[in-house]
Amino acid sequence: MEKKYDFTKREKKWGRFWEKENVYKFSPESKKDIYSVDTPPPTLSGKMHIGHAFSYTQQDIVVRYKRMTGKNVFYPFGTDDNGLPTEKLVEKEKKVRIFDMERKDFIKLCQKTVKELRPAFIQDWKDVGMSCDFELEYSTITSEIQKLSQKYFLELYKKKRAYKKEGPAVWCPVCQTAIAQAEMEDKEKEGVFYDISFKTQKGQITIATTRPELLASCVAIIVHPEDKRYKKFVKEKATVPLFGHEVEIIKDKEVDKSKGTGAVMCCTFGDVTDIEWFYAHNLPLRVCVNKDGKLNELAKKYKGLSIKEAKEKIVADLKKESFIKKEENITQITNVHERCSAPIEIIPTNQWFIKCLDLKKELLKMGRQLSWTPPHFKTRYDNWIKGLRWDWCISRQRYFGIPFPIWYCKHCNKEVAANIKDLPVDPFSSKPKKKCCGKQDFIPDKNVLDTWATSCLTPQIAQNLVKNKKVKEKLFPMSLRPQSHDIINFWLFYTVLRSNLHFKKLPWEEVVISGFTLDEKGEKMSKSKGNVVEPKTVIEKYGADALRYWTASVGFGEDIRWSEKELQAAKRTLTKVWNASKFSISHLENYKPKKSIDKKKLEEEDKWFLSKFQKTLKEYTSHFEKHHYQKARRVVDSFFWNDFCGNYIEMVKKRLYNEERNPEGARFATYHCLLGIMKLYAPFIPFITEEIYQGHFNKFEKEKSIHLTDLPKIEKELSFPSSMKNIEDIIEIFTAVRKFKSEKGISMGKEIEKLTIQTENKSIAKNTAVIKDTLKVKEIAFGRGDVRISDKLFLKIED
RNA sequence: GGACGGUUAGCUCAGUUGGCUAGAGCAUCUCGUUUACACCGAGGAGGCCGCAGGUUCGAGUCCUGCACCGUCCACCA
Repeated sequence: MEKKYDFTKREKKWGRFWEKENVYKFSPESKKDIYSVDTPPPTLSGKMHIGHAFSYTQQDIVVRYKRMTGKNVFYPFGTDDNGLPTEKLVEKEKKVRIFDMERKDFIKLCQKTVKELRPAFIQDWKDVGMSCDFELEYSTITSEIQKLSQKYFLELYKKKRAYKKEGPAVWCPVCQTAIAQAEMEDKEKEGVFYDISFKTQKGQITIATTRPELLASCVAIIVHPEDKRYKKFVKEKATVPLFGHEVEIIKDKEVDKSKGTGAVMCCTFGDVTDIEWFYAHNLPLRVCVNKDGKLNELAKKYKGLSIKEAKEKIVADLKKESFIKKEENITQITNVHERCSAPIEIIPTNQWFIKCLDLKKELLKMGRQLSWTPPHFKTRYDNWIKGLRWDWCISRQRYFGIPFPIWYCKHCNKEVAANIKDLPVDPFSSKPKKKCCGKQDFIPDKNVLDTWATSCLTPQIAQNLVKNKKVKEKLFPMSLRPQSHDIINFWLFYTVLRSNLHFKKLPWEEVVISGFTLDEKGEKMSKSKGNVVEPKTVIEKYGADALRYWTASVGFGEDIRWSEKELQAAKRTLTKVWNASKFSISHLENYKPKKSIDKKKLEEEDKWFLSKFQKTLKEYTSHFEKHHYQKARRVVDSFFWNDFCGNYIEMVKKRLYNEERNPEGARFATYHCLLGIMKLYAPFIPFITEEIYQGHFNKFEKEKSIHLTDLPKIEKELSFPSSMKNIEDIIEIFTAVRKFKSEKGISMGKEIEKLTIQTENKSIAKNTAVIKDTLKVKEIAFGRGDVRISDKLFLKIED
């Protein structure tokens, strides 16, 4: 074994080895229990983010553990590369703008870009040591998946679960598409709160608004029913300044009397409450904002202006005519689109929805049946469902996505759906087989499906990667869904919803939720803040194993803080693993491992060490079974560093060098436990453990990779409780003597003339050899000690 | 406004069903190098366990209230 471990070279080597040897390949013919993982398909972007490295490593650790407990692991890998996020990526990468291009050209460019970027992007996942079967691979824009997604859409369409409706929808004027409730985000903005007076028969009424540009859309003024100031105005008509149309003054208890002037104008549509009032009071529709965010003819002379320009002009004109009574600068919170940060508008459009509000009870029940790690994230799921107000809007007015397999008859406007056997279908380039109104004149549905409407089908997509029917059936429901908490409201919720609608089943047995990566200051890492650390840089500097080791220091659901120091510590552990293995193996070269050993050949320290390993194994397993991998890692750390390196090696060194006192027993315990430690570490640091396994152990073990071996089994015959106690008492003596040396400034290597031990534990007298070896003591005696170590132990040390 | 999580050594965090004289790693200080490892070893110093009450023989751990930090949801006229 080389003196220094060159992680860059070795990690590349083993990465290639795993791929070439198909180490992580799913075997449909295997008789083992299947453990199936609904791997999150990352949204295709230039490169992997550190948050990805963090959360994917955590799930990979769990999966690797499962593999080593004898499960037949089904762990596919896909990328999500259609829809808005991909369009945004292409616009940025290729420096184009979607609305400047023809639909088909833009789609072509998207396809080309995806093809270019995808391999390098996936490589990042391989480099971090993911143990997916990369041959079980999918991309959410392929025709196969289009077919699958369209098929499930049609299923809902036929059940009338998917429906098209004209109505106010949340709209992003920059992306020019409808978006779903979950895609909105809060953002603080500076704004101005204007008091604007309206004329009525009974005098002036003053409303407060931050959006004077929507005056043209004003359809009512609303006051609180118990507001004395405005009682006399109720049911009166008010004239809208600048635009002159009349609106009614009505009452509604949703109005906050203390806000602004206590009177509010209702526009179609300024915000979400306007929608409620619009329906509740049966108000007329007056839409003055177009889909591109510009005002229309209803805005009269302001037509064609953007919202921002219109606001300036309208405010100026209102001031000129003294309609503005007061203005106040405020910081307000506005809803913006999470993908582009543009303030959203509410515009009535024709959109496709999936009806889900009637399923709240069932969905809550499914949440209860699912096993959550950590458990408290279930509450977030519950809260989201309880707070749902709209059906899921699944249509987007974009180009690069999965089209709706729907046409409309040019003559009667009737919807015509594609046949399932003809899928996938692009309604732009094909036509329905049947006729309508005696002709085949159709126009395509121009919408594409929301990306989530496809990505929430990952269990079905994954299942479809396997051809064997029997095996396929075993893959659903899946065992595990790993994901981060920020998309509980999207991906997790939608997957449960679809699974309910199509199969009436939970999609998985359990879900594990990972947290975020924070920078040194504890702030969330994000591209916009510019505080991101790139996994590639970390891997180059410290190696993937170190990165993984670090990510395993916190558990599921917990955020992790970036710290260079922690990475250095991780690397130190890896060096220690390397050095300890190298040393141990150098003494095992001529040793042929045995399954069992004659107990007479075991010294007390061997028995202690083997017992301690049994204990470690037990704790490790129990932590992992609860998905507490971070605790499992700590258990191994402690066993490896303290018991193995700190004590055991020191105790048996002399035996190994000089072939005395049952060297056979020391070799047995060393081989057994070192291989054991490597296995226990393997899920965390797969590269270096593989290197060490291949450097020695594979000569005797039958599996071609450590990752295909089973974890050691608990063996009662290797547990010796009395030896545990005896060596622990002896270690107490070690500590005391080391302290004595340290205080006197004596080097640890210097010999001690005589050590007198006063103890109640009579077994220690039988094990003086190990004390002599470890502490370099010439003579050991039993009698009165003059230094009190504890109630039961006194020592006399003569140097 | 509602919900969830957090608050323990200078920093990052462990602390199972109440038994703690509160631990680990990093940082710091002292001492020690040549048959694994200075990317090392040994040892020391360092804590009103967020605050205030309560239950108990006994509270870091259980209960109540509060404060601060983080996250999600709602409000956002």
